[in-house]
Amino acid sequence: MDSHPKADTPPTIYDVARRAGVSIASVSRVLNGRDNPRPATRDRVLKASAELGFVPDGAARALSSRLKHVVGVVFRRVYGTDDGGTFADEAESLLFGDQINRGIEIVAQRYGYDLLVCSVNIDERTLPNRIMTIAGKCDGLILHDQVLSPAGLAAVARVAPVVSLAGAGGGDVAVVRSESADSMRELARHLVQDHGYRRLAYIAGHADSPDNVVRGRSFADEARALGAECLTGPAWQGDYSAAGGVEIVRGLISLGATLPRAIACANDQTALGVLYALAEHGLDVPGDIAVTGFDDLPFARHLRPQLTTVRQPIQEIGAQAFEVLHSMITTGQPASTTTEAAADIVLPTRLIRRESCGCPPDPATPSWRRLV
Amino acid sequence: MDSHPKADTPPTIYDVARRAGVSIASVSRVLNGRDNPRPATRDRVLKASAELGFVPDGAARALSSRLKHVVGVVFRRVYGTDDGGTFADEAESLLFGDQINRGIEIVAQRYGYDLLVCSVNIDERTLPNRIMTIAGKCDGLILHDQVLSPAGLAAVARVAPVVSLAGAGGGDVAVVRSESADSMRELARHLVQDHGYRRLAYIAGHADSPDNVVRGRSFADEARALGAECLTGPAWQGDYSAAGGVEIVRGLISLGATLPRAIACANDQTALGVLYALAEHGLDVPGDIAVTGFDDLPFARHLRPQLTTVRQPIQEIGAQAFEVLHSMITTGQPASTTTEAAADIVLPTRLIRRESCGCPPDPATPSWRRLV
DNA sequence: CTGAAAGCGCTTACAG
DNA sequence: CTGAAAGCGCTTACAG
Repeated sequence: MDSHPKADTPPTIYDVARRAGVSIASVSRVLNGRDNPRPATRDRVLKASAELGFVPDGAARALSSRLKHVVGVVFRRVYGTDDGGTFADEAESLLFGDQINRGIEIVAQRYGYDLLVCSVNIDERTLPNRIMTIAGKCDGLILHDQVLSPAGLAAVARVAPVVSLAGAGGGDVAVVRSESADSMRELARHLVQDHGYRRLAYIAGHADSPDNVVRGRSFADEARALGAECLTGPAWQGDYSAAGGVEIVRGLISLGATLPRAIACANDQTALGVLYALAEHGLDVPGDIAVTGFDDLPFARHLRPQLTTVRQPIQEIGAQAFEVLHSMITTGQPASTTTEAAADIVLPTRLIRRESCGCPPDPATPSWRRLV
Repeated sequence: MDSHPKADTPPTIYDVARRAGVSIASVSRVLNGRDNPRPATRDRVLKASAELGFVPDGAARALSSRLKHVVGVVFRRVYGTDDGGTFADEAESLLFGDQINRGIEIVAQRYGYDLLVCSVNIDERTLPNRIMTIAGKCDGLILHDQVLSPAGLAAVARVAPVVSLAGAGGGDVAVVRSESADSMRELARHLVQDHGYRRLAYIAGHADSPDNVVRGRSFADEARALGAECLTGPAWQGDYSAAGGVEIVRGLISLGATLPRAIACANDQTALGVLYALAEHGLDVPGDIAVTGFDDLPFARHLRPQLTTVRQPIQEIGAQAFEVLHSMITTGQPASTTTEAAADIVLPTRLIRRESCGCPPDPATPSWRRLV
C-alpha cells in the first residue's frame, strides 16, 4: 500500500522552513519577492522549496492576505445541447461572450488574477444562490449582459465589487459598455441620406436589454427626424437570435405585409436570420431590401452579401471591465468616474459599411468561410 | 465620507452568530445543512444570515475543510488576436475546447464545483509557473491536449490530481480520450472497399499529438492491409489547422504531384482547408478527390460538400474528465481503472458518412450556415 | 442539540 | 535582515 515513500500530504511552508533552517516568515518573504532576505537565506529557501516541490496553498494565502486573486465571470449560455441544429445556430453568439472573456483574461493575467467562470441559463431557479457562492470564491465579479435583473445586480454588489457589461447599472455596480446611440444615428443617416431609403424598420433584441432600447430609439428617432418612416413595435420584436429574425420576416411575409426598404437589426445574429428568410423568399439583399446588423462578429464579413454593421470593440470591453473591477477591488470601493457614482465606461463603436446596405463590395475577403 | 451606516467590511460568521445568539459552530452547521440543529436555532441563524447578507468566505472554508470546490481547466488558445483573418479561421476550433469545457462545467456544477479557467499559448515561457499557481488555487486540474509535455504533466501531477485529455498520460495522471484506431480503420475500409479508392493519403496533425499518431497509423495500416496505397510522411504533415491543410494541397499541386483519390485529414479543421484549396484549383470533391475529417464539429454537416468524418463525443469527454478528477480528489489518489495505474478512459467514436467521401447527400440539412 | 477550542496554511506587523 | 506570534474566517472533532 505504502509504495510511495513520501507522505501523501503536500508540503507546507513549515516543511520548507524546516528544511531551509529558517522561519516560515522568511520563506514567505523570499517566495513573495519581498525586500529584505539576503542572498544566502534566499538561496536556501529556494532550494528547499524546489526540492520539496512546494506550491503555496491559494486558500491560505487568500485568507491571510484578504485577496484571492480570482475574479468571477458569469455569462449566459444559450440553452445549448451539443446536438446539431440550434447549436450551430448559436455557435457564433458564443463567440461574442468568449471574446469578451478573452479580453478579461488577458489583462487579468497581467495582474496575477485568474478567472472563475460560470455560465448560466437565465431560467435557472437557483441562479442567485449560485452567484452568491461564486462571489464567495473570488474578489469581484464581472457579469455579462442579461444574466441578472437590476435588483439581482444590486444584491450581488452588496457582497462583492461588481462590473456589469450591460447598459444598466447604477448604485455600486460599475458598467462597461459600448456606445450605441451615435453609431445607430449614423447608420440611420447613411441609409436615409446616402442610399435614399424612405421606409425603414428596426428589429429589436430582448425588450429588457438596455442596449437594445438605446439602439432602437436612436435609430428610429434619427430616421424620422430625416423625414423617413421607421417601423417598430411588437411586429418587429426579436430576441437577438437568428431564429428570431427568421420568424419575424416569415411572419410578415405570410401576412402579406409590404416589407420596408431597409431593415436594421439589433445584432448580427438577427441579421443572419433575416438574410436567410429573405433569401428563402427570393428577395435580394440589398437590391430589394437592405439589411444591417450590430456587433461585427467575425462571420459578418463573410456573409453573402457582406454585412453592414456596427463594430463593437469586443475584446476591449473585457479588458476594460477587468481594469475597472481591479481598481474597485484594490481601492475597496466603487471605481467612480465622478466622485459620486460607480464607473460607467463607454467604448467607441464604428459603422462598417459593406454590401448589405447597398454599398459596393469589399474586394479583399477571401476565407475558408466562403466555403461554409 | 461615512454615508454608509454599516462597516465596509463584510459580515463574518461571528457577526451572524452574535446576531442569532448562537455559537459560530451552530451557524456553520445550519448553513451547511448538517444534521442536528433544531428548527428554532435554524430559523434564527437563517434570519440573521439573511439580514446581514452573509456569504461565507470561500478561502476560509477551503482552508478549513481542505477542499476548495474549484477545479482548474487549462487549454490552449490559438494565438488569436481579435482581428478578422486568422480568427475567423480558428473560431471553430475554439468551439472544440469550449464544448469540452461545457461538459466539464455541467457535471462540476452538479458536484458544487466551479471552474478556474486558464488559456495558454504554448510558446509562453512562464507556462509551468502559471500552471503551478493555478494548481494552488484548486483541488485538481484538467489539462486539454497539447498544453504540456509528458514531463510537464508529471510535474504538475506531483502537486495536484491531474486528468489529461490527451492520448498520453501514465504515472499519476489519468487520461480521458476518445477511441481513434477502430474508427480510422473503419474509415479506411469504407474508402477502399465501399468506394473502391486505391490511392489514399493521411494529412497528419501535430506530430507530437498521441491522438494524431494513432489516427494516422491505424488508417494507413488498414488501407495497406487491404491492398491500397497510403501516402504519409513529411509531405503530408499538417498541424490541425485549416491553414495547414491549404498549404499542403497547394504545395503538392504546385509541385505537379499527382494527388491521391482520397485524403483523410487528422481533423475537421484540416479538412476545411483541404476543401478550400481543392476548390481553388477547380477540383471536385468527392468527384475528383474524396476528403474526410475527424471530430464532427457542428460546421462539418454544413460544408458543401457535407463532410464525412468521425464523431467524437466532445461534451462527454469533459463530463467524464470531471468525474474522474472528482473521484481522484475525494479518494485522495489516482482514480485507477485497474488497481495499479491511473484511469485511462476511452470514449466511443462513430464514423459519419456524408457527401465528401462519395456517399449520397443527406437531404435534411437546412441551416443559416448555408448562407455563410 | 450546542458550545469552546483547536487548527487549516499562509502573511504581516512587531520586536529584535 | 529575521523570528515569534497573532490573525485571516471558517469547519469539525470533542465534550457536554
